Amino acid sequence: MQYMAATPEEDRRRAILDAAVTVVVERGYAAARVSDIAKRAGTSTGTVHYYFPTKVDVLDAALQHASERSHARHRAELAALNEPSEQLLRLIDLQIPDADVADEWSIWLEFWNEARRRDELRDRNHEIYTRWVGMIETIVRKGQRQGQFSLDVDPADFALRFAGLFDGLGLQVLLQPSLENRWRLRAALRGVVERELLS
Amino acid sequence: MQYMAATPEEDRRRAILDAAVTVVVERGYAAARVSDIAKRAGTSTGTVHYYFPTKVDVLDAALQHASERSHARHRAELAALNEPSEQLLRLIDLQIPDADVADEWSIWLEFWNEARRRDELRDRNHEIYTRWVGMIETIVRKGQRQGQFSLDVDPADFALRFAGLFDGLGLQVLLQPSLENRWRLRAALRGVVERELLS
DNA sequence: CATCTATCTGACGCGTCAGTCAATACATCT
DNA sequence: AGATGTATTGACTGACGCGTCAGATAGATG
Repeated sequence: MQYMAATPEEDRRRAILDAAVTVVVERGYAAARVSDIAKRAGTSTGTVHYYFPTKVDVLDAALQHASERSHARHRAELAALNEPSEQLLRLIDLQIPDADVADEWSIWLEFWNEARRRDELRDRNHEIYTRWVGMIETIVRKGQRQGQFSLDVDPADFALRFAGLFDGLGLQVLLQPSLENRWRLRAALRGVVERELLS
Repeated sequence: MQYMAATPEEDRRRAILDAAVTVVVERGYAAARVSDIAKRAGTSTGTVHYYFPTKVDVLDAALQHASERSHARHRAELAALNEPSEQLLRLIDLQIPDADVADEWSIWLEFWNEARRRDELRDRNHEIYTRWVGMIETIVRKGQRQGQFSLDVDPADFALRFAGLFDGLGLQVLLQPSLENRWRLRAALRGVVERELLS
């Protein structure tokens, strides 16, 4: 079923990238094998190399693929809400590591780890992070214009701290995904919103 | 020079672990080679295997080694200060990713990434994180007892958020270690302390 | 039908690396 | 001196995995 086949070529590409994402989540970026990816995509190693010259090309494209998917999801979800405060609170629930979202966090972690040693990935990470922080900042600005949020906070500063807190605590939730930890993450983020924006 | 040799055996062990930490920082946990470690330690692969049965044993011991070193440094630095507020502010400057400390952050990142797939490391991480958060919590408690910190905040809650914010922003500073980013990290952490504790 | 092109396959070559082991050196005890 | 135990070495082996390539399949074109 899945997608209704754009071109067969595009489909194969996407299937390989989806498979690569899964493999990275399961085995990790460094331990991912081309044969694992091929098997998951229901094809052969030769085909993987037909679409991507080297393993690094597949994996980097997969990271990119995952980050686009994640961002698209955020945009779609936020577009369905009007109130900035609702958007911010929704963003929290949308990104708490749990089931599918935990896989996404795993990808981020692999990404960061790999980026530490590779300039291009560091640049990619910077773009993605800036976009993520910018999304939060935009919501805060809108809330302030609408008089819903306090004018005492600097939107850029708040967004940075909000994102940082999310990453730091989210990381620990990823590693210890207990109900209590997820609840604490949620409470901490909602607390910041209430204390600083909904004064 | 370095250490004045406890036993020669202990020295070799330590040399191998120090070398392993360096290699993990440079090449990453997954790409670390036994021969790299041996070369860095000025010995042979045979000797590395003489002290540690497998590569995983060396690497795990190295992570442990690095975390103990880090904790010891924190304790030593804090013991030299009396005021809880000074201790907290010192902790910030002590742990901003920069030079040696950036290496330490790299180790954490590798640790987290590896821990995602291995129970024992996840448990180790939990212990280390709990100890780190506990250290902050203790400082806050002391500050409250001495009437220096506000009584409005829950120490455990504050400590968790402080640590989370530190990790999340620190991670981005590790990847983009500009002066400005370091300054923002510092400002964000000091801001939280001032706003919530030194009301 | 013959030819051309795009897609796909899996066996193989070649490099890499963890862990083994026989040989060696050195110290300590008898 | 000989014997015993500890530390060290680096060549070697066996496994593994990326990327290549010769060949298969099938659809399109003339």
